[in-house]
Amino acid sequence: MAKKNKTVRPKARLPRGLRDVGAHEIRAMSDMLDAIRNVYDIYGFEPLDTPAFEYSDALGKALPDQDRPNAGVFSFEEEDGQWVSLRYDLTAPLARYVSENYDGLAKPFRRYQTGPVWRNEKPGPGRYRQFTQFDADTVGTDNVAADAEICMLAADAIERIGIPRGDYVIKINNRKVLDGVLQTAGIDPVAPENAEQRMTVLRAIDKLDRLGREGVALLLGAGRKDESGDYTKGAELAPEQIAPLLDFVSASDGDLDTILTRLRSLVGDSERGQEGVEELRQIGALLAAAGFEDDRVRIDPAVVRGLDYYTGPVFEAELTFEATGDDGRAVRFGSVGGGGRYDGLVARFKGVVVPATGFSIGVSRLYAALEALGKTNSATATGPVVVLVMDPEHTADYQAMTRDLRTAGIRSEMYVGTSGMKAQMKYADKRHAPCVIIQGDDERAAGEVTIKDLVEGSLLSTKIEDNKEWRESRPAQISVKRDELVEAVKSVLARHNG
RNA sequence: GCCGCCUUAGCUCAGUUGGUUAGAGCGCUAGAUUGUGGAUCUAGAGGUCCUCCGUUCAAUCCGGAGAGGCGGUACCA
Repeated sequence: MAKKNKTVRPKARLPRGLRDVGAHEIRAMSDMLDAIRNVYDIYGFEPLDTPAFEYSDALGKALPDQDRPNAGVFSFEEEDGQWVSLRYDLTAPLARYVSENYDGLAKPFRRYQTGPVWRNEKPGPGRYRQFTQFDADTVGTDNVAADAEICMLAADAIERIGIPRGDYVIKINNRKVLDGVLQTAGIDPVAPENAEQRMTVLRAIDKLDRLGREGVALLLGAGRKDESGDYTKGAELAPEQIAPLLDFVSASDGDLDTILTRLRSLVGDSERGQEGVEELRQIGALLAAAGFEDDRVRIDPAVVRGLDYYTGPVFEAELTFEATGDDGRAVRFGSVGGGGRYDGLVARFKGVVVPATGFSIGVSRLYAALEALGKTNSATATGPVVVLVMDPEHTADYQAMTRDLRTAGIRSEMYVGTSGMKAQMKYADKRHAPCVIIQGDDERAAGEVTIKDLVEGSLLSTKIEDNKEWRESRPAQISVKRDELVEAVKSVLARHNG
């Protein structure tokens, strides 16, 4: 059988890991971003925006994997042979900006920034290749007061968008403390030859909440095989080295002083470790003095963050409530943001150490959480008032009605299609129009317009089964003089917006 | 990257032991109803059965490769 000669049409589809965003989400997201922006503004941070892509080397040096510069990042070559990359976070562009404008900036420089970032990775549940972050950073001071403030800011921002206190927690740890524990275990954390092992240890600890103590122990030792048969190489630590690390990550019980005392003994005489504990103590004291107790911020040694550029305190914002997903299963949202101190990031441009600390909110995931909580506003889902075109000859009249409504600040539109009245009614219904405006020959002759309340009409329809009755009763309609249109529509709208 | 499952209409899915015309429900368009969104009845439109290669007289179905989706795992700046 000869195949029919069909025209090859392009398939309407989006590349994987990308998605379109509809009206409802745009409105809700916009409200959310406004709320966060408001908090950051109140804290004295200044807005900044940078382009979507930068020269690859300006972003790329932060890449842990130098062998494959294209892995994880979207890059393309310009005509002059230089490579540019889409930004994968907002921190690397900030480092570039600060370095480029260093002399003109008031230091410490505090800025906030939001926008999409792109990652060329395999998408997963709730993970996309384009998503939005909202960052706040303080650049140019090593004062732990800056770190403490970042934590307050993160907590306030999350509460402002509608996550109640108790449903989230900002967890704080310090890389230096972990390094101290490593040091007492006989591993020099700053020696370059141990860098890989140190990161493996960090990643293992990062998985504590998912794999438990046993799983982490395996990853710290020889390695671990998961259910799907995939094998993860471990950090090859000896059992006597693993034990103190497990004690360390499990040291989150008790109040601040208890935890600090425990950490102090775990880091032993490691100078770096003691320094880290002292930083945590100061941050904890500042937070407590500002009224941020452990219902909002807490020290948790299991928080490490995957990044290797963090040099001191690290933070993670976690949602602690469970929601029920579409499939009825409980969904934990987990981490919705994170950050920490990165004293080395600007140095790679400037050659001088410019200490910095910051926090990044993953607004896309936060939005999903809000949606699950039912906290996104759906009130704005009401559509416009629709002016029906009963007779195309009088389009100008309908346009005039629409203009009058718009002038009065009422969201409205004249039907701009070419279908008949029934289709226009269906259209208005689908748009969730609160009411439609009808002016046919009868109304025009009387100098009137008919206003049909669709919300009320829909309620009445459930009581009517006979179609003839439904059509003839013309429920929820009123007729008013043409010049009373705006006032009458206002009163209809007022009924439903109560 | 690795492992598993999946891909048939806009959506959810049947089905063909390989054979001429691939179905249902919902949705969509329209008519019954000269000007009324719901309900009811009727009709209509809509398909490269994911793609390519192979086996075959013949492939949506069998074999191989690839793409895409879902889930896990790894990575996550």
